[in-house]
Amino acid sequence: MTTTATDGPTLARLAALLADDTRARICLALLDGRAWAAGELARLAGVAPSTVSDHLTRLVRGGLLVEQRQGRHRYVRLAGPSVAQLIEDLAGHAPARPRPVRSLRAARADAALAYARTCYDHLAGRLGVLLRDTMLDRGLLDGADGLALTPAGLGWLDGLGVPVAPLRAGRRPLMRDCLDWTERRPHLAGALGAALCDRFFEVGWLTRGGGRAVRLTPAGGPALAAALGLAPADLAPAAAPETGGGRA
Amino acid sequence: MTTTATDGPTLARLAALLADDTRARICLALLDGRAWAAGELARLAGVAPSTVSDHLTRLVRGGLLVEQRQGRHRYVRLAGPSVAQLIEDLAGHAPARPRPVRSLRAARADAALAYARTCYDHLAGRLGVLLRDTMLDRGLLDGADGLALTPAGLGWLDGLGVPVAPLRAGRRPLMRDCLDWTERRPHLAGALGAALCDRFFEVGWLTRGGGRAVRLTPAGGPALAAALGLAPADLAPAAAPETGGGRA
DNA sequence: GCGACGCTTCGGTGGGCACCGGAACGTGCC
DNA sequence: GGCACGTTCCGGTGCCCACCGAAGCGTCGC
Repeated sequence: MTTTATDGPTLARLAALLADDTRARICLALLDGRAWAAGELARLAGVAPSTVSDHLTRLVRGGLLVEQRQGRHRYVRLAGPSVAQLIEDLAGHAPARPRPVRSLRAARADAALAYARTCYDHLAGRLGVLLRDTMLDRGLLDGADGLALTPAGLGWLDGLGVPVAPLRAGRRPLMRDCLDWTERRPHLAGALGAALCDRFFEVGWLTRGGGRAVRLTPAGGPALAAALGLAPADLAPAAAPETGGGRA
Repeated sequence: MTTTATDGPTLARLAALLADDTRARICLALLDGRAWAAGELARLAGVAPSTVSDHLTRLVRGGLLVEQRQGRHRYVRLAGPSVAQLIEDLAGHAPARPRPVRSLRAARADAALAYARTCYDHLAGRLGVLLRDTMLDRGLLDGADGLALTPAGLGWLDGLGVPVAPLRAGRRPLMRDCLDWTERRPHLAGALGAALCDRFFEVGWLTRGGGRAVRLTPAGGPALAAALGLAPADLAPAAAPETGGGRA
């Protein structure tokens, strides 16, 4: 007979994978859900390629990452949504530190990230929280006893071109609250959260900024506002100075 | 490019708290939701009291534990349900490696733990998973779109002496799926999960075994089975796996 | 083919930290 | 008051591991 009770050393070994500055930086970068090459991660983390190579091997062996060799590149990504959730949960428990502003450029990047970003495969940041809140307000979701989809919500999703039936098929929960580590309030995760985010990109309402940051497109802002029954101004990035040309 | 809001070092420092064998053992022990004295934890972990004292200071300062001084004792417990959830989630991601059976005594303890235990403040193990499954089967819960309480469920809880209204008041979610690390399937957590567990102890259906383990009392077995509309045998601890379990 | 590039392997080095024992401090008990 | 006990502070020791540079290997581009 065998048992699977998790003992101290086992737990410690797993936690140790995230207990290093460089590995933590790598995992946070991978939260965008995309595959990164080893060299990119080395540059991002500011360490030698050989160091990153070692880290990636450990993270893959530990089950947090999966790799995909392609020619002379080694691409890695998070092993799945549950790993992303785990890292987000950890980040949510980290002490909320006062933010030292290092530069205007850094402040802009932080503001963009706080406004909207992907959290592995769904939408996070102020926009992500607003989406969940509004869906609750409009009666598309019912939050009285856990998250439940209302008939109105079903129709709303259908109108957006997001069929729900296939989402129920998989093992993944349809909806899940994911604690947003900038807002400290939940946004919508799970299969539906991912599908909605996908769809917004597909119809061109959202576009990727640098890294995990996400922006509403000129057409997407009013369209999303209309879909949610909000004024376009309600979706405005709060105090974000939108400089003219910056469409890089 | 700049680092994100929760940066690498911050995440790493938090993870490092759990990345030590002794601290991990301590946290797993505290998953029973009770307060432990420093000396007890030292004996449990097999290290000197001075070592544990150091660890506790770090865990408390890191926000994972809270302490309560009482005379010459220093009691610590997990800082809250979210910390318990975090540790359980981590344990759920640990590689499921079969552990060799060390002794008959250890095997018995493992079996008891796998059958029923507390997961911080709610019920876990085979019994916890069975409880959630049966509540779904009997239509007490609706799991189609997230976990939702049905009218039938409301009445059932009322009959058990578990009033739901007060549970809705708090900030804590009423229901939440918590991945069981022995069953690898969800059991019922959240305010309701805790209240049910409390009630089962209160009416004497459950009693604490050693540590986190929990046992059905002679009266509790039939009573719980009846409440769930099951045969008493369905709750038997040594449920023989029908197929597929059989890797010796 | 050749060179550039991305990645890996391998010693070596340095820093961080888990651990201990012993002394000191406070508390509870007699 | 005196003693036992639980805990804490402190210095010291040893281990683990993140990091690097250099060399080696496979891949891509010309």
